[in-house]
Amino acid sequence: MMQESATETISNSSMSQNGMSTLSSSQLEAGSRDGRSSAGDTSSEVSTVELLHLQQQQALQAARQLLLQQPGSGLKSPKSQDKQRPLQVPVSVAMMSPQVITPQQMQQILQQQVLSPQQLQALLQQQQAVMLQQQQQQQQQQQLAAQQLVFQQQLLQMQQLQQQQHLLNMQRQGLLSLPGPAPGQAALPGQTLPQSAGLSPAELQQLWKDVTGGGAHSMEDNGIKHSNSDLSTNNSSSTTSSSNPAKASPPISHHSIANGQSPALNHRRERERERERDSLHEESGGTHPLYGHGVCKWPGCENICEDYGQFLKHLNSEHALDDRSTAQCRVQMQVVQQLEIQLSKERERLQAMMAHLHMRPSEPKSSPKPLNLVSSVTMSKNLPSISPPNLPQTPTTPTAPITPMAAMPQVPSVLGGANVPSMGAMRRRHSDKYSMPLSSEIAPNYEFYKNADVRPPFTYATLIRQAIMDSADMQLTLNEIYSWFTRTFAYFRRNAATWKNAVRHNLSLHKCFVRVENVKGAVWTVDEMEYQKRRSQKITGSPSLVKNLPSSLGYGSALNASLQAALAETSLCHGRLSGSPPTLLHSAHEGLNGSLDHLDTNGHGSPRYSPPVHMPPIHVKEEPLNMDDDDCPMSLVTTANHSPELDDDRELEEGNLSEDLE
DNA sequence: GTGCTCTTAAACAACC
DNA sequence: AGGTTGTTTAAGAGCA
Repeated sequence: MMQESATETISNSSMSQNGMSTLSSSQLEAGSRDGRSSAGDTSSEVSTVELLHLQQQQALQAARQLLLQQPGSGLKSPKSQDKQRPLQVPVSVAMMSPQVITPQQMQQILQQQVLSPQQLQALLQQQQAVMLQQQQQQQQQQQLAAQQLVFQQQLLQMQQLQQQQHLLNMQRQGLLSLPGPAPGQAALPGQTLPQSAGLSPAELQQLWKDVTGGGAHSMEDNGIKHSNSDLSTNNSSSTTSSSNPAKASPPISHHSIANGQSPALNHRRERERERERDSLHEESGGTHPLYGHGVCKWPGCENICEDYGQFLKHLNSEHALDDRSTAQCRVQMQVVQQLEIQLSKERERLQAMMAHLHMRPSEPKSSPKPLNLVSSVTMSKNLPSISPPNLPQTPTTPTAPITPMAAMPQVPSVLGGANVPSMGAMRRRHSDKYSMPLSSEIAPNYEFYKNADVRPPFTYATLIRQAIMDSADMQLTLNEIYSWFTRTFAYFRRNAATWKNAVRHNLSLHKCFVRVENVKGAVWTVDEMEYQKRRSQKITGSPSLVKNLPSSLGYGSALNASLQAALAETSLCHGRLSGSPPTLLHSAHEGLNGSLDHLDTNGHGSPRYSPPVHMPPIHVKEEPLNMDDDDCPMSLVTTANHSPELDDDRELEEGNLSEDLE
């Protein structure tokens, strides 16, 4: 009989500890790999074809629209532009995001550069195609798995880049009085994109080189410099006029793009910067974002400039405000835009992943994120993979039975291993080993432990002591201890026979727990001296810990590390933690104080821990007295409302609620 | 390999 | 009688 159970325990334990963890981690990796590869393959191929069709259709529509609105009228006159502009801007362009050059600006630029209507149409079609592409991409992305996001974004980025490149080429060709491409052709560049979904920096650079390539000469040769100068003047004047929001068409929004300022402005500011730099003996060119390591960092340029002055000359001569620079800025803008989109999406994905790993995706509540992931080690039989019959009623996971350890046994690297005080086998002696006060340890994770069916990384003794310490009068009946367990930890709402037996066993076993006859009956108290003695024995038994704990301040150092870990975790985690960094700090600080109190007073001081005041206010609801019944898990409402802060409340309002519970 | 700690399981007794 | 409380023993696992 015992043998059987023992072996079962072993097998389950090893299963949960090793097998599951390795399995899950490998699965995670494999899954991510698979997802990536499949995403890169399928999404790029499918979306490209669809996009091409869409782009062509939309481009045709835009062309018709334009032709209808202004049949064959030249756009060379700026005045007529202004009049026509609202009409010339189809929805497609108007849909462009604010980060993109406004249609008016675009048109003005292009028209000043003597673009033909066909070219303008092509340009608009390009823009429209880009927008549709974005929309299409976004829709697809929503449907695809999250792991495809990166590749789609990269694909989109590449497509846009190439479209811009194509657009530039068209522009250049248009300057060479070549007709604009047929609308259908506008989308063609995208066809070649899926091949290069990688978009490495080198590729980007190459793209830039392509964009900035041979067209420069032709442009200059075709007298674009005139328009440059015009644009420059316009631009500088528009700098002042840009303050006027009513002005519909500042020549271009270059001032706000990339590092982009108008050359005139650039020049002026750079001179100022140069003066500052000279005075500060700074390394030449160290501060200009476009100049570094003696090289012009204009995208695709890499012109070697020996000093800053040369760089300025180069900047003003080669990267003046011409159509090329404009287009480059536009491309850069879109690159940035896409990167921002991608960043936001990746961030969302990260948060979703974090949320999933912490609380499981089925967690509907926006309860504060847990800090710690706890993996059960020895609680073999209680592993939630064996879903108990009453589990669906547990408040933790209404939809999905809780399988935290099975699903995600160890995710330390994801969340920053430093913060994980409770991983795997660490669970057992964590709190004792590091003398981390339980309150400060649990406090940030109250919601987590309360709702997640995760075994807390504390020994029974530690938990019992904490339960007693949390009580108003530092003493609890056995039933009250039970209640504290079930109240504080979702994990202990199941398999009551097992852990209750363990609680009783620990109460009897450890000398630090003293049974006191009371009017109410027998209550349990903590002999803090014994507790510390026992703990110090354990600490002295560990050389590393002794080394780290030369004095009672060692507790502080240990706590400090833990605090740092917690803070690091907080910074790693989303901002939805119950304890924001300050509160977490506060909590840990309190824990530190509490720990030191313990040491200084040797248990005779005020061993009660400070309540975690940082917890979100949760209304306490009365709990059934027999809540510790095996078949009576806490109801969802009860548990959701019933927070461990009850103990805090008890401190604030002495015993007004605790007695209701027990 | 050993000792320690912790967990789990179980038997048993006393009490309500 | 049945459940709770409390004690004790035993065995396995993890860790140093």
